[in-house]
Amino acid sequence: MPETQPTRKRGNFIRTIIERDIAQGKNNGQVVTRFPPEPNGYLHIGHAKSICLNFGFAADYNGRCHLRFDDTNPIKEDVEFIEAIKEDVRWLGFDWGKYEYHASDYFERLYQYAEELIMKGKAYVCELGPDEIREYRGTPTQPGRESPYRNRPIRESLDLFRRMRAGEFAEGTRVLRAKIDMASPNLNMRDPVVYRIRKQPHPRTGDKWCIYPMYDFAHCLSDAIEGVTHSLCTLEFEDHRPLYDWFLDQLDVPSHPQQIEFARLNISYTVLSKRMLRQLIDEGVVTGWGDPRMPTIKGLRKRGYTPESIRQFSEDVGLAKANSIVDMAMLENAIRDDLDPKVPRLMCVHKPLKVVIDNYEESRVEYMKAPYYPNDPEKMGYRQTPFTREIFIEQDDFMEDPPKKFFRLAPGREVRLRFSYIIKCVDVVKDPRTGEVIELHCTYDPDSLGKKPVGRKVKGTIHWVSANQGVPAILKLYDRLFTVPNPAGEGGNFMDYLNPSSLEVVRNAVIEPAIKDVGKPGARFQFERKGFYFLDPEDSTPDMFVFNRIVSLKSKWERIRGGAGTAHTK
RNA sequence: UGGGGUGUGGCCAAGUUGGUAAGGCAGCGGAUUCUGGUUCCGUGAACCGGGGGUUCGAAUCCCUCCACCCCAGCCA
Repeated sequence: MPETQPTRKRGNFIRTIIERDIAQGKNNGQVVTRFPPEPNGYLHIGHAKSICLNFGFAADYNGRCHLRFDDTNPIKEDVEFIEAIKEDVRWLGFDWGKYEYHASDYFERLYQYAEELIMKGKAYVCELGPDEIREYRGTPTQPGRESPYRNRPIRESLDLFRRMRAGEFAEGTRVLRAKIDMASPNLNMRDPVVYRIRKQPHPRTGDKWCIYPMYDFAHCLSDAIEGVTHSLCTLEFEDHRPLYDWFLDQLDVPSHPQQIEFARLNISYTVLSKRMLRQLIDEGVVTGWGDPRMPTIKGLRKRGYTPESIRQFSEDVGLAKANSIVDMAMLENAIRDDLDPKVPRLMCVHKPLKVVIDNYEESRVEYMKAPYYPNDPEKMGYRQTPFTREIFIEQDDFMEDPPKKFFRLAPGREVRLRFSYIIKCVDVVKDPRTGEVIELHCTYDPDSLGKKPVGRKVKGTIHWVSANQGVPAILKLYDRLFTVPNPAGEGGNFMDYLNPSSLEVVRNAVIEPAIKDVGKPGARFQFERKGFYFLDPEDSTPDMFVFNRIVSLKSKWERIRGGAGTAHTK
């Protein structure tokens, strides 16, 4: 899958380890990774990074990457998520081929391993209740106490474990525990639970099982069974590595993968924890996992982000073990960078202000030849955009009393109309009651088409759309979800920092008529001087175009006038 | 106060055997531009967490201190 690989690659500690392993002939020089989601929710961009990493390393070193669902806890998981996850991984551009696995496929084998552990005297059935187990576990500074069942005969544990499987006991009355060290400074080693009773049907195995393995047991063994060589996970599992290795050391396993931990991704002005994302949904802040403001893969896709941009972003942010918060600007840069050279331009007036060109004949129409991609006109060809006596310009492009560096339209001033004439504002019509500017009268310079004006310089160029030939559209202007860089670490509730204007719906936008030719559902455009937009294939209807703003263009002007707190300001 | 980690310019992050600090993003200049976009040049005072030490020489080795993150689910 060479086309899915970002162009820029750099060194990182995991790449170093992998290359060293290959050089030393470890694992016969093979590289096998895996992406192991738990099907209990939707994937977000943090998972995307992990996906890119795992599939990326596999591709780089001619190995393979497995997609394995870590479905060991039936009370939290649902098949609904399995399809969604597969769709997201596929959309990102990765193909796991035949290597799709489910931890639940290994249940029988895992069970056998558990019996092996018991028979080796390395595990026992414990009859302490949940509260007692916690109490016996001790604290970080105090060692735990051994369970009274810890030294029961192997035969007894084996018998009990088999009866657990047979369903003879109620939930919470018994668990299988590894016999390690109740005094270990690493709490994970204080006789961790290996199997628990859950009288709950499993999405994939139905009611075949009523005992389910814990993550620590299932994960390392699944990796070993599959021949994974490098098992990448996030930092919080660092403490679990001794346990990961312990299980594999005790049992007769086909391989012993190496667990390597890296810091999870964080991005400013958003949150990336399942719990918080769920809360945003539950409290109605967003419409669901696929809301275009969500940092989920589904949300980014709906917003209009491309898989390429997300892959490049993953590469750009790098890989390390230091906790960090990546600037949202980096994500925005990735999508602009990707879209800029490959998306056609169009003019779209978001908030129309009517302009009457007094000296332009009423019935006259001129078709202005405009390249879809001005940086290289022949690349995407041209469209003809109609110019008429009445046009719309952006309300923001006119100021009655402009500040210093404003070089757009103002009373008595001139501007260039993109791909058209230079006009001069000669009159301002206001609503007598509100004082609001509702119409402008201008004159055009007939000698300014396609040439520089004579005897003066016109600094500004603004976009416009014919008033009677423009096509109506609805624009959804999305912005970051939070107003502070680190809503989750600000102290207090992250919900206190919601951006009240993370979505602005513009209902009377007008686009030049060429949109009828090129406006295929799912297409992306740059609306000149505004930003990149995605023609939403789900929200659009046969008689109404609905666009999502993917990201705005960078704007020096926004900075000059002191940032209005939108996408490009901080 | 136990264990496991991490600290390189505003934000990420290279730096693998010690030789005297890549790159990206953001910012700031300027050039080009019928998008205040793009592109192109240029630019930033980095005590490499602090303090000791070893060495001709340390971000890289040793000691020590500090800060921050993770761990007491029959979650993953």
